[in-house]
Amino acid sequence: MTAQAYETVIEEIESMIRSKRLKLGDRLEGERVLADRLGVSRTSVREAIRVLSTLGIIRSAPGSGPSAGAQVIADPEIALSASLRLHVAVDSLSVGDVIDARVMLESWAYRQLEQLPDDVLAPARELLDAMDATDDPVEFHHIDTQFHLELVRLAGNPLVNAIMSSLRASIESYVLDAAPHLEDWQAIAARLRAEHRAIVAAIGEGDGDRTASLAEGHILAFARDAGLIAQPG
Amino acid sequence: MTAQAYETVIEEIESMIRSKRLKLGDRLEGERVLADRLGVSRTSVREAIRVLSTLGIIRSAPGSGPSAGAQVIADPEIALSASLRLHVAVDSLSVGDVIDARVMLESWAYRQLEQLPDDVLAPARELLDAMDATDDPVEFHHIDTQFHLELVRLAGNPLVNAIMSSLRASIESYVLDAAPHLEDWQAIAARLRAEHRAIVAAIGEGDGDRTASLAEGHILAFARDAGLIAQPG
DNA sequence: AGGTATTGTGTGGTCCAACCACAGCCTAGT
DNA sequence: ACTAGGCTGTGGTTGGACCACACAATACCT
Repeated sequence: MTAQAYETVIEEIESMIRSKRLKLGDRLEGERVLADRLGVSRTSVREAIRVLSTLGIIRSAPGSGPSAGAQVIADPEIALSASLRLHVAVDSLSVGDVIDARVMLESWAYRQLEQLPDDVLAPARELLDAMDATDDPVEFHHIDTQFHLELVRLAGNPLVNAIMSSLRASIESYVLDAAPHLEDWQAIAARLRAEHRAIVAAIGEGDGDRTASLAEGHILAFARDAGLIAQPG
Repeated sequence: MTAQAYETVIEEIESMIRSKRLKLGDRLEGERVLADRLGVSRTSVREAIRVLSTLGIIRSAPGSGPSAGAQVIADPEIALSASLRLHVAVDSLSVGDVIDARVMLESWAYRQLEQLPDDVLAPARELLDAMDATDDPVEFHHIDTQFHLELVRLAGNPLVNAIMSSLRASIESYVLDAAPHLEDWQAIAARLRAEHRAIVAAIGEGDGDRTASLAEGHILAFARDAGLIAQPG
């Protein structure tokens, strides 16, 4: 079984990255040059670049000048989001699995926190105020997402951030579909706002365990309200 | 900004999946037919299929008969593994980040376990015996990987399984590179074997917290020995 | 009639040669 | 000195050709 042509191109590029001949921000050779050098067609080179592009490793743009060409980037979320979204769509992963994983990530993140400088919570508090200021469920949800991402970011693990972001993105459409069917949005929004403030307060007190516990209840309760997971019992 | 041709193909296929016109195991139309139907070139269709293939959604094979053609599959690991591996290579993610995430996953998985039927630990115990039977660090590591995956699998969350598997795969080359440089492999292997058995025993007792704690120490200690993360203090 | 080569057919895999759209650069003309 | 136009090289797209493959149907020989 000979490797497929586009695979040899990927291997070459990956090899250049591992050996540091290619670093973040560098530009690749042109597609035609690379094809010629590796003895494959431009089509195969393009397939390889397309793959690396969906993996968040390369970004390519037409035109000329500094912004053009294929460039090495580093966006781990691209592949994670796309993959999770599609696998939820084919029912290979369930929304419940994703929510459980999200609870795991957030609980972990909050337990990592300790003695933070006070001002690091300022962005989160601004998002709290923004959530107070809106009555639109969709806008509320978007700010809610930013809020949770902001808190997880405090743990400082970029991989966890990327996974967290991808998890939310993969089930966003399900959450938004469920929103209009909620019984009493005003009441639910009020509860979510209160829970958010309690979580921020717990972080401010440096109580990681309590924060994690609050977050778990907060996430699971809304998921039940939205019909995304079964009622307990 | 019009969507690129291959993106419209992906959207069409994703739409077919969401509307259940395409389910797991189904075969796609031929590339030529799909290209004609969507009014794009076969090249663009192929790029789309290649992307979905790296996302673990589609598998395609040449030839004829039941095994040929493009088929909807569900392998979440493909994209996760490839993406993580490359992002570690470009230093957009560090080995330490990956190890921390792995500790998070395993700790969570073990805390989920409760009152298991006794025989579910049989496969894990067999892997323990297999690890006893080898002196080769590389083979040991492979069985070690299977062992940890087997334990995490008991938690029953396929998404967590996929992430766990991908995390290990993404740093495997670093672990294997470090193996020959270990001071005293025999002593380390003996300690790993003992720790493994302690973990299995703790699971058998239904003590999730203790299992998680043992696993965390086990993982971090070896990572330090292998020079993958800094010494404490 | 049974088994065995052979051909046929449709699949994905690869390649080529052209052309398009784009964006910066450079030059000619004012 | 400035502006408008063309130049050049980038990725994006297309059509058509051919290959390797794997199965299915057929023809063939025994």
